[in-house]
Formats: sequence, C-alpha cells, structure tokens
Amino acid sequence: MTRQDIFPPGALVSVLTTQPLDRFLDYKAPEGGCSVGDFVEVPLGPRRVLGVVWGPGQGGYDLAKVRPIFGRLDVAPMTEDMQTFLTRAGDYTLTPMHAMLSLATRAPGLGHSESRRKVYRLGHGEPDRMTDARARVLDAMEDFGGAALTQSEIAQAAGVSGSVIKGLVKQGVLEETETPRDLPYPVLDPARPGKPLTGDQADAAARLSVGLAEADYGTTLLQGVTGSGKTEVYLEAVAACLKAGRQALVLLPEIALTAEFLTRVEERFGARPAEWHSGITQTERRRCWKMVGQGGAQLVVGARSALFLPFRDLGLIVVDEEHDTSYKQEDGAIYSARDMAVLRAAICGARVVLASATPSLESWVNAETGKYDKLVLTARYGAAVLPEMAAIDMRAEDLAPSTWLSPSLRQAVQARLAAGEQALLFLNRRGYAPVTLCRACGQQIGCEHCDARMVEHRFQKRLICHQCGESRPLPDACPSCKVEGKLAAVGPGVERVAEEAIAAFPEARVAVLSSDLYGSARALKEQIGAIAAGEADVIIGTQLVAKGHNFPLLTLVGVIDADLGLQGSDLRAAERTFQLIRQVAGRAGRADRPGQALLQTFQPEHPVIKAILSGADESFWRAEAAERRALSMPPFGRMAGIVISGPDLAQVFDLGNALARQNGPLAAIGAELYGPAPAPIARIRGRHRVRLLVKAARSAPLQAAVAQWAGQFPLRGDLRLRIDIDPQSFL
DNA sequence: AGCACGCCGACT
DNA sequence: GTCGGCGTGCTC
Repeated sequence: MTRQDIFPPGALVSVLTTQPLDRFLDYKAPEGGCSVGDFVEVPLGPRRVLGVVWGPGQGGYDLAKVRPIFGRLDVAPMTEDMQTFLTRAGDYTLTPMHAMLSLATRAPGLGHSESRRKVYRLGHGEPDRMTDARARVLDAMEDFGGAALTQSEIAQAAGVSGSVIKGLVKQGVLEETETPRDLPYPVLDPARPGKPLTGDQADAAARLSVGLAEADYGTTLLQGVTGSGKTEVYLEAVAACLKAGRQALVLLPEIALTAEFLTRVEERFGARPAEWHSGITQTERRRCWKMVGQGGAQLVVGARSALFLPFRDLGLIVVDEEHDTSYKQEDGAIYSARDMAVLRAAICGARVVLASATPSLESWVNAETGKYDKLVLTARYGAAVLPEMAAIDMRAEDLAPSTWLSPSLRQAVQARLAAGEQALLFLNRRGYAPVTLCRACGQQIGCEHCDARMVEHRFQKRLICHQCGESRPLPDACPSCKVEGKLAAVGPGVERVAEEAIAAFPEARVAVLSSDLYGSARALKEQIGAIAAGEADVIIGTQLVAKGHNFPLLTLVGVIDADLGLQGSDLRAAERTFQLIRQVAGRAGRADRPGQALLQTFQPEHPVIKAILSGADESFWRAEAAERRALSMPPFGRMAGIVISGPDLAQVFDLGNALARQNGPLAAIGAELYGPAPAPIARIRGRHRVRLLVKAARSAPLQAAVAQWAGQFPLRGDLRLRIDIDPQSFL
C-alpha cells in the first residue's frame, strides 16, 4: 500500500512529534523526499526527535526558520487508518496528539539503523585437525539442519567456548554471515486441528468467523461462564482471520495470564505468537513493533497498549475478560481499551470479540440494543458443571473476635481436605490488616503523603501505603502518642486469613496468592503453576485468583467478605461485586469434580447477593440497566471526571471553584456539573486532589464542551488537571 | 520534554 | 560586585 502524497525534497510538510507541543510543526522534506506516514527524525531546538509526516505543511510560520527533516527511519510508514485512529482516539479521550503518538511508538531504538548480528552455518572448508570440541560443533550444526545459529547458540548446543567456533570460522568450516536482529515471528498454522468443539461452540465459532475475510466491521459479545470454552471458540475466529491472511490481536487484562495463553496458542497453531506487555525485554519490544508493522507477526497477544501497535491489516481484535477494570487505566492517556478496540476495528474494518462470563453493563446494553451481536455459551466444557452457590449468613454464625472463618465455612473446607481436594478462600484485600490502630490514643497509622491508611504486611514486617507504595518498618511505638506495645491490627487481609487458616487446618498446606508477595511476574506464575499442580490444599487469594487461572483440583471457593464491594455509594459497586464474585466462584469445580461456592455475608437479602446466588444473570443486568437508565447514568448518559491536583489545597480548590462558576460551556450543552469535592482519595503523594463530575445526555457533544470549559484557566504553578471521559467511578 | 532567558538572595 | 534559584517561553 503506497501513500499518494509524495513530497519532493524541500517541500513543506507537517510533522507530528512526540514532544509535548500542542500543534504540528512544519519541516522541509529531506533529500529523496518523503511521504505521508513516514517516520522521521527532525531537529527541534538542539535535539533530534521522533516524528511522523502527517500531511502537507500548514504554512504560517517564517519560512526562513523552517528546518529540513534529518531523514526517514527504516520502519514501515504509519498507515492512513492508524492516523485516523490516533486522531479520533485523541479527540474522544481529549488526549493531545503528541501523547497519542507516544502511545503508538513505545518501542526503543526506532531511530537506529537496523542492527544486525553475526550468525554461522556450515561452510565448505575442512578442519585441519579434528578435535572432540570441533566434532561436537559439527554434530550440533547437523542437528539444526543447516540453520544459521549465533555463536552463543552453537557454544551452548555443542558445549564449547567461543574460541573453538572462531577457529573453525578461520578455516572456512563455518561461514559467518549477518542477519537482521529483528526476525519475523514463526508462521502460525491455522489449518492445524483445534480441540473438538461441541455443537454450540462450533456454531459460535462459525458465527464469529463471518466477515473476517472482508474488511467488514462488527462487534460480538461472547458471553459464557468459566469453562464454557470461550477461548477455544475465539481461537477459531483467530484461525479464520489468519487463514484470510489478516493480522489478529488478543488483549488480556493481566500479564500473568499471557504465559498460559501463549502455550494454548502454540498447541493450536504450532508456534508461539508475538507478545506485547510491560514485562517483555526491550529487544523483544522493538522486534514486535517492527514485525507487526511489516507483517512479520500474524498474531499479537498483549496488554491494552498493544492496541497502538502499527498493524498493517488487522482483521480481528479479541478483548478477553472485557469487563476487567484494568482495561481502563492511565497509560499516558486515559482510555478504555475495550472502547478503543471497537474504534480501531471500525476504522480498519476488523471484527471485535468481547469475551466475558460477566460482561460490563455497557457491553451488555450494547448487545441488548443490537449495536453488538451476542453469542451465549451455556454448557460447561467437558463434564464440569457450574458450582453450587450458597450464602453463609454471618449473623447466625458464632465467631470469636478477630476471626473471619465461620464454623460453616471451616466445616466445608475440612470436608474438601478430607476428600483430597483444594479449597480457595477469597478476600480482596492485600496485606495482614487494613487498619493499624493505637489502643492508647485511638489514632490509626496513616500515610504521610496520602490520605490513606498504612496497611500492615506481616510477611514483609512493614507498613505499606497502597496508594503511593511508601513503606516503613512496623513500629513498636505509636507514631503519634509514642506509647509502646499498644498497636493493634484491625480487620482482615489475606495474610491474616492465612494465619487463621493455618491454625484451623493444621494438617493442610496453606498458600497465599497476592500480587505483592512475589517479586516478579515469573515467580508469581511459578507459584500459580505449583498450586495448580496440587502443591497446596488451601489457597488464600486476592482478586488475582479470579482472573482466569485454572486450578483443576479446586472444588470449594469461600468468599470471606461478600459484602466488601457493596459498601460505598458508587453506582458501579453492584456491577463490580457481581462480576468479581461470579468470576471467583467460577474457579470451583473446573475439572470433573463438582464445585461449591460459599459466600460469607451479613446481608443475604441484598439484591446483588441474591442475584449471584440464584444465577439470574439476565435479570440482574436488566435491573442494573433500568436503574442506570432512570438516573441517565452511563451508558444511558455520558460523563466526564475531572481531577485537579496540586501541592497546595487552597489553590486546588480555588481552581475547582472557578471552574464551577464559569460553567457556561457545560450549560450550553445542557450538562450538569457536580463538585468540586475532595476526590475519593483526597491526597496522594503529597498532592491534594479535588474532583468534579460532568454529566450530559448521551447525544450531547461532551468532549468539545468539556475541553472548552476546562481550558478557560491556564494552569499556574504545579497544578494539574486531568480529564477522564467515561470514568469508571461515578463518585 | 529540554533548554534557554531572566529577574532576585548569599557568597568570593 | 557575581553565582545561581527555578518561573515563563520557545522549539518548525
């Protein structure tokens, strides 16, 4: 695909750089000319910076000051679709274009000429003298069937040092050549047979594969309980996409899930796909970016930022666990990967599959109204059935102070242990205790920089602030009244429940799964693998365990505090709790053993708890949707969240109040403004935070009005203003 | 983002 | 008298 606009040397072109300027800059086309979409290096002040030729020059700048582009980079030019995507995504999220370009160029060394590495294959020479080491090298080269190998690969395979290889090169026995460092990914074979599908699954797979060969946009909500074979089904859509010669992208919410998924892809397609997330090395990152851009990667498995990779011909985007909140996080820009996936697909004519057992209300509504197609997988894969769900009414349980395992739950765990099965105790709270209280003065230990409590982590013997990460050793004396020995842990965290479980089930092996207990993703993955293999009897876990890991021996899930997420007044609380508990309950009984989920609750009559227990998903979503509709809340209305932050509280509030007074642009579109009010966490890292919330009708031009409104006051000093379109929290 | 220019306190 | 604090402004 060649772009039309070719600029001759010296022609004026408009360049977008990653520098935080709010406009495009004009440059002169370099020697040899350039085209729209070319990645270039341009002079900016004393520096060389990365940019993209965006179009013809705008003019209006002193021509004598316009400098020439240094040169084009040796990477595939940005497609027109990508330009459109970045522009529209930036407009939607109110993110400046330089930040959008940063998202799209998150690969190191794009500016460097392509690096090469030396590789060796068998030559025609004969060794002057055969030695053991030399023979091993020749054997190893034979084993690899004439493939070119690096020195270190040969050295490792043959068990020799580099000098043996050098000697053989000198005599022409080995031939040295250079090859690009960034190699294409191995070819995936979509024709390999997949796992056998049930009739339902085969139907769903067939429907998902429609339109993949044509550049035909469409989004499908693939709803299916844990174990219903969602992955197998959408892998068939991936296969259809690859068969059509187009690229595919699978987004996962959690890095820890990618390893398991890569293995499944390898089983299905015979090779591993490209991988993209914060945990990969710089070399892999650059290889992935370049290969995606030149078609050397058919399938990418990655985190949300993979949406901004330079796909040539993207035919399918799968958003797995589409309801997961980690798809909406700050990432240089504030965007929802689920929504941006739909936008990118609409632009480039791709299909989107949103997969989840418990869809977000937004997606559920879009499917109801026909904006998305909907496929529901009901049967659980193989012999497994959905866990039996029951509440434990904590009002009727006899619990000792500072214990959290009810007699009923203990009994149930004992029964599973006796049967040689695993039990999971779920509590979405890291650490030992959420509150550390001084019994002498009544103060709780808080973070110095944040408006948050320090959480005791007993394994690490430290207090940690979950907002800013600040930690300090657990003190003996109260920081405020200096009295020693009066600090008391209040409330449970996973570590404390683990302590109770060890005492309650002395013969059992108890393991804790919490993100903060493992230094690296690799260590965490290994621990998960060990537990799945049966190296623990009782697992205590945070929400980490809810996210798609398979524990075949697990038959009981105990939710320690089912009411936890229902506190607070956020409208999204019900949806979140429903999703999380259904998700974690789905961990029980995956294999051929029936599972059970027990919810400890003080309010078994609560509609959310009842909906979870009864499995009446559809009526739950219908009720949630009705409530949102009545209040004109998303997705029936639109919202924007604004957070103003700064070191000086008065200054922060002054700006908030000024904005509240000057709300003309908002009033003009009939939008309502709430606030300013202290943000839910009123201070983080020493910065005070004030929040405003804009609510508008679904059809209102929200972004334009908000941009105009928020831009009225220049930000002085260290004040910052962030705009979050479609915020997750309605508080 | 860098890196300049530019206007007010404690040093040789 | 200068060195240097970081506040505002510019980069095609």
